[in-house]
Amino acid sequence: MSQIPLVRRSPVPPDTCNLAKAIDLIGDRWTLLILRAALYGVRRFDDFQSELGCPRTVLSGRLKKLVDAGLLTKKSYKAPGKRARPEYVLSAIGLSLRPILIGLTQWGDAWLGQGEAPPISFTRAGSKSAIRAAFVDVEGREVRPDQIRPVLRG
Amino acid sequence: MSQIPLVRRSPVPPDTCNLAKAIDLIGDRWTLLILRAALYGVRRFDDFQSELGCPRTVLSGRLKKLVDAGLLTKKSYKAPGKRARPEYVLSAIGLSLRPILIGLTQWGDAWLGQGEAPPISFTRAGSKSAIRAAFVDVEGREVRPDQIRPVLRG
DNA sequence: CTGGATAAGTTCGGTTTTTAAATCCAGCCT
DNA sequence: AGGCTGGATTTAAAAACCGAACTTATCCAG
Repeated sequence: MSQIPLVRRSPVPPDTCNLAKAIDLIGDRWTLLILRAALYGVRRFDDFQSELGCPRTVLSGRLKKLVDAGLLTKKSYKAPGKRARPEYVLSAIGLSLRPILIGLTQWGDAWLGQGEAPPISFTRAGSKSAIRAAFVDVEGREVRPDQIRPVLRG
Repeated sequence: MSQIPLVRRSPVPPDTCNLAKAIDLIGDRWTLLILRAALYGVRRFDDFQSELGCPRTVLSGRLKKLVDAGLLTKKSYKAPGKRARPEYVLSAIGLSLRPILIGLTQWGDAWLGQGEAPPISFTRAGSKSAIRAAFVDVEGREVRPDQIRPVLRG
């Protein structure tokens, strides 16, 4: 139960913090659900739409925003006998959100799952035991939460 | 450039997925910023308000939601010579979001920081080298992103 | 060549949320 | 008592959201 000491203000004001920028960009319901679907392999407008059940107008705007920000790349696919259509593929930037969304999935499994077995879990390739989100040092060794220290200014 | 294979639907529909539940709960701009501040040690209504600059009515509603969900605990503090007031302290559930928010901070540093040095970073206590969010197996050893495999049904 | 099917968006109203500002409220202080 | 202060609620305007219908462009069948 390591308490965080009381402060009146966070050490980094929200407008210079990159977390705040990230929240601005992807911190809304639909955008996160779009990224979730994209990480599972969804790429097409109508597939996103029927997966999310959101208004097409909202989807259209969000996809545009994600493409502008470079998380998604708009390419073109052509099913044989069909006309070419755009598809939205994750870029390296978007792909690098995967650990975060998996971490959030596991957080949800742990606290929001009402005791049910999680519908999806994650393992290392070729292994059966589950992996989890955590911190590691430069050598890839785990750092426990109470060992973490923030350092200001670079 | 490991491509994710195309699918028309994600393997776990959003309404049974705990990620979707998590997004429902904390996936909006203000809630995430509240949690950010709370993780830095902010606890009081007016401190949250002046930190975020959000409408008090929204803050009030969001705090209530987070308390109901068990991420925050409403306690009471009393400065000497002042009346008792509530403070909003992170519970174990809320605290366990820390890796995710730090991960998102670092994602923002990497992609949204425009080449500037990050204003805040994190180290292991007593060390100077940075830590980062990652995945570990049961033994606490890092699992690289391309080694991660989803497994359905528990 | 014409008509139908299909996927990707856009347009258009009406409804719900946000926002910002003013107001209320309770308790400790002098 | 009366002011002060930290929270919370009310209100009206602005913004975002929603669903359904509509547009556009291409391919295919007849």
